[in-house]
Formats: sequence, C-alpha cells, structure tokens
Amino acid sequence: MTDSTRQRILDTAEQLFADQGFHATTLRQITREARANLAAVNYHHGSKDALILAVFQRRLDELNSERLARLQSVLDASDPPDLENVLGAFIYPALLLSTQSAGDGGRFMRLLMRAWAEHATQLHGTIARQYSHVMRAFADAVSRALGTSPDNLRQQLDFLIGALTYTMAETTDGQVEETARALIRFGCAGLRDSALAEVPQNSLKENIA
Amino acid sequence: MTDSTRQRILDTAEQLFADQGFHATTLRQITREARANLAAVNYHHGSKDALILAVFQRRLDELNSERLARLQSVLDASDPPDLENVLGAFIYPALLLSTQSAGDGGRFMRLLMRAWAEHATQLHGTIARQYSHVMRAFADAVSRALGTSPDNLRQQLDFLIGALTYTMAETTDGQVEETARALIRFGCAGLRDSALAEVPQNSLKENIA
DNA sequence: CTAGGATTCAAACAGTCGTTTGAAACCTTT
DNA sequence: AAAGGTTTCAAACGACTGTTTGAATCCTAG
Repeated sequence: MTDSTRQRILDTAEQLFADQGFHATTLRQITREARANLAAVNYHHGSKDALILAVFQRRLDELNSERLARLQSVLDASDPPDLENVLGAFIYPALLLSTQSAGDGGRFMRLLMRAWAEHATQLHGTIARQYSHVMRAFADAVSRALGTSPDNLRQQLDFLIGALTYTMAETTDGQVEETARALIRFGCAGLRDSALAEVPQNSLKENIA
Repeated sequence: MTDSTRQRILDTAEQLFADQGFHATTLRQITREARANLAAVNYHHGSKDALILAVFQRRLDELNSERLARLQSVLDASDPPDLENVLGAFIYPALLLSTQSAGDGGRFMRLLMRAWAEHATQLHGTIARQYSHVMRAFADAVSRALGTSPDNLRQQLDFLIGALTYTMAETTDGQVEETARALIRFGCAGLRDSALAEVPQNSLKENIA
C-alpha cells in the first residue's frame, strides 16, 4: 500500500470536516493530525476542494451500494415488497455507516448536513447525482409497496431523508438501533396515510396527459 | 432610527450567510453590499461572531413567539387539542418566515441547517436554549392530543423538525403551502402510529421510579 | 451657534490561509 | 550498485482574513 498517507489524510479530513466544517478546517490542521507534510494534500489530492469531494465519494459509494443491495434482497423476498423492509434498507445502512466509524456516532451524518447546507455548487451537484439513482429505485419500491404511483412520492421521501439526517446527526450511543426502529415506524405510517390522500383531482393531470 | 446601517448589516449578513455559509462570508463582502464601512460591523455588533448570533436571535425570537401564539389559540379552541392544528402551529410560522423575506424562499431554513451543522459551541447552545422552551410546549400539546405521555415524544418531534428543515430548505416557490399540508399529514400519521407502540415494558422504568 | 458624543471612514495591523517550489529522502527496478 | 520515478520535506509566496486605530464627519442637546 503506497498511499497510507493518502488514506490517513482522507480519514482525519473526514473527522475534522465533520467536527468543524469545511472552511474552518485547515490543511495544516489535517496534515498535522495525520502526521503528514503540509504539501501532502496538494500532492495526493490536488487541492482542498478535491479532497472534500474525495471524502464524500468514498462514503457515498459505500452507503448507496449497501442500500441498493439491501433493497434488492427485499424486492426478491416478496413481490409486493414489504414497506417496513424497504425503509429499513434505506435507513439501516446510514445508521451502520455512522456507528462503524469508531468514536463519534453521527459524524458522517453531520458531514452530510454540512455539505447540503454549504450549498457549494460542485459538491451539491455531485451528491445529487449520486443520489438520484438510489432515490428513484426506492421511490419505485415504495410505490409498489403502497400500490400507488411514484409521482408525488419524492416529497414524502424527502421528509424521511430530512428526519433521518437530522436525528442521526445527534444520535451518539448505541441508541441508534432504537432510533432506526422508531424512524421506520414513523415513516411507514406517514407514507401509508399520505397514499390515501391521492386520486382526488390528479386524474386529469398525469394519468391521462 | 439611528441604526439604519445596523439593520442593513443584519439584513445583508443574513442573506450572505444563508447563501455562502458563515466562514465563507467576509466582513468586507457584507459591508460592501450593505453600503457601509468595513469597521461598521465591529462598531455596531462587536465582532463577526456576535453578528452571527444577532442574525439568529432576531429570527428565532420572531419564529418562536409566533409558534407559541398559534399554539395557544389552538389550545383554547378545544380541550383535547386537534393534532393537525398543533402541528400546523409549529410548521406554518417556519414556512411564512421563509416566504416573507423577499426573494429566495428557503433562505432562513438553509441558515438554520447551517447553524445546526456548524455545531459551533456558542451558536448551538443559544439555539438549543431558545428552542427548549417551545419544544416542551409542543411536546405537551401533542401528548395531550394523542392521550399519551410526553416522554418518548421528543424523538418523533425531532423527526418532524428534520423533515421540516430539510424540505423547506429547497422549497422555492409558492409550493410551500402544499408542502406544509403534506408535511402535517405525514407527521400526524407518524405520531398517531408511534403512540400505539408505547406501554409494553416502560411501566417499570419511569412511571414508578 | 457650539460643545460633545455618536457614527463613518481610510489605512494599516498581525495573522492565517491554500498553493507552489526545488531540493532531500525513499524505494523499486535494472 | 546505480538510475529513475515516487514521495516527503522545509520554506516561502501572494492573497485574504477579522480587528484596531485615530482622524474626519455627522448629529443632536445645551
């Protein structure tokens, strides 16, 4: 492994970004804590912005592929897929990602919130592109579980994402398991009830045109 | 009005903070756009950090008092308060706050997310202190609407806050009204269903001890 | 009208930032 | 062992940051 410093930089950068924010975190701070030279970041990653992107790429790839794998096995289990399991496939990987990185629980979730809040053009675009995939797959799965059209579903899924991100950001200990169960229950009820609110006047809008 | 510049600084600072973040926004940028001298920020607000706090204080006071006022009238309307109305009292002021500041819709919500993500000790503490008030009042109201204990309710309310903040942050146009209605419906269903999940083994934990 | 506090202003302060550079050190391959 | 590419290192670069200062200006109260 030639790039042990490359990895070390990535790890400590993720930690510091989550704890202090992107702008507040210094390259000098990162390299000092990673026992690397100041120039190492520019040498291995090109620039600070590229480093930020790299930190996200690594975790989002991991998170989303895990989500899609779980979703697939849920879809294989039963043809009208079980709604609780679909939401579990979405929520659990996020929770596991938060806990497996040792120490602070909601670190990566805080990082996600940060990235989303920073609204940096490049970063936001990258994340959205990585997510559109997954979101469409889950929207389809949820709509089939509910027996409704996937059209007005993205909004409810956004509710779920917001709730997930927000609560995970400050879930510290082993209480994450319980939080996930509560969130799944909460989200399933919301989705099922919202599905009943369809049909009224939407028929002339999308079902025909 | 002696402090027209003080107000102008507050306004443009809020806008720039929301669009670019706290660290990324320069005092020179703020003062230039507010047609004020660079030293005006330090003169009127003391420091950049104090300015950030002032920006939040102003909006949070507005938001929370509006929420509590609406909650009171909901509580006056019927003794077991209506759950939909309770949630509406929580959600609508946030949405109105987002739209009334001209132009960009979710500006202040983005600001809130930012502040929350920045996790700055002082800022986070101030916001939490401002909210604990309101959260307790709404937790009580919701628990009475549901007929359950307010103990394990904070978690579900956090779900709601997360969903509200996340979706409002990118709700741009007049679609906020519809979003609010969908969110209320979503949240009510989640809360009602979660209320059914209580009672099992909690009796020996809090009800007696 | 004028004294005196409040406000604005241009200029400079010390400090930190991300990035670049060119030489040293390391490691593999011939 | 020598060559050549990869990685580390100390040092410096220019640019930008928040804050301070002291004089100029404004505004109001006596």
